[in-house]
Amino acid sequence: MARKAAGKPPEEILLDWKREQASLKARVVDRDTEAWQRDPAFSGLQRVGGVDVSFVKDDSGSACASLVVLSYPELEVLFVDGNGVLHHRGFGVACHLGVLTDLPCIGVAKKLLQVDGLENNALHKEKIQLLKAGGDSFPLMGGSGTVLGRALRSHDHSTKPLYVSVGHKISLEAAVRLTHSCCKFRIPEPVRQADIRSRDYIRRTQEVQGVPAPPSGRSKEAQRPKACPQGVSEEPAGTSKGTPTGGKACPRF
DNA sequence: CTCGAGTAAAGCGAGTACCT
DNA sequence: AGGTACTCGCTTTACTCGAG
Repeated sequence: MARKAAGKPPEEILLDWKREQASLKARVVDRDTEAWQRDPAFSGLQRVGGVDVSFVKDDSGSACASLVVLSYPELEVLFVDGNGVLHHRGFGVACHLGVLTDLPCIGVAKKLLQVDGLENNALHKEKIQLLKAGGDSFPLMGGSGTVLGRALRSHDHSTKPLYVSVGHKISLEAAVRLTHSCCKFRIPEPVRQADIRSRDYIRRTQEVQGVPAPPSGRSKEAQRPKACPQGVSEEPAGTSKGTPTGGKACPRF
């Protein structure tokens, strides 16, 4: 998780990142800014991006940031594997990328980040049980009384919800609707493709470098390409040395 | 200040379902 | 029927906090 910064001790790097987070946080926009976001069918939206960061084993200073751009059946928006305002400092990776790119950004997490009083307790599990069909969701109200995100059942056949939060320039309501509309499986297709491709890139890179690749029994190389958003335009950003939250040297868009 | 316990998140792999 | 891909739960790892 650490950036190989020029001779700086890790604590100082961490402080730098926190300062950067605090300054960028003021620039987060948590309302709809595009016309397509207010359209029930998202018409006008043409491209959906998915971002995922995979880390290289035995090399804490390197990571592979993967950006996948899918054409949307009818904006330009980024799905990020991680949280937006649902974060310890209210500024997760989705906010960070959104502010830096000035694109509408949605944070999609697979597990509940237990912040501001949010807990994966019995009550929470009970609410999950009440999500009967794909598209059903409930608000994630923090102890401070603010709604930090929504738990969304993304798929009829999935029992575990996704945790959707505002990253930048989109309302929570539109973020949840769009996330659901991009889910062929539990994970939104752009994020799923970014995850698959970043892992694959690291695996291939390690093979080239002579590092024995892990057993590829579960290789996701040739996964079903029949995702609802069509036309995958892969953009393997390659290994980049940067802040995990998309700092100055982060993914090249 | 150091060490250990507790907690949360990420990674891995088994089981299962679907497709050819 | 065999291969491929997805979900979910267990394990591992990292981090935080409190006690000595």
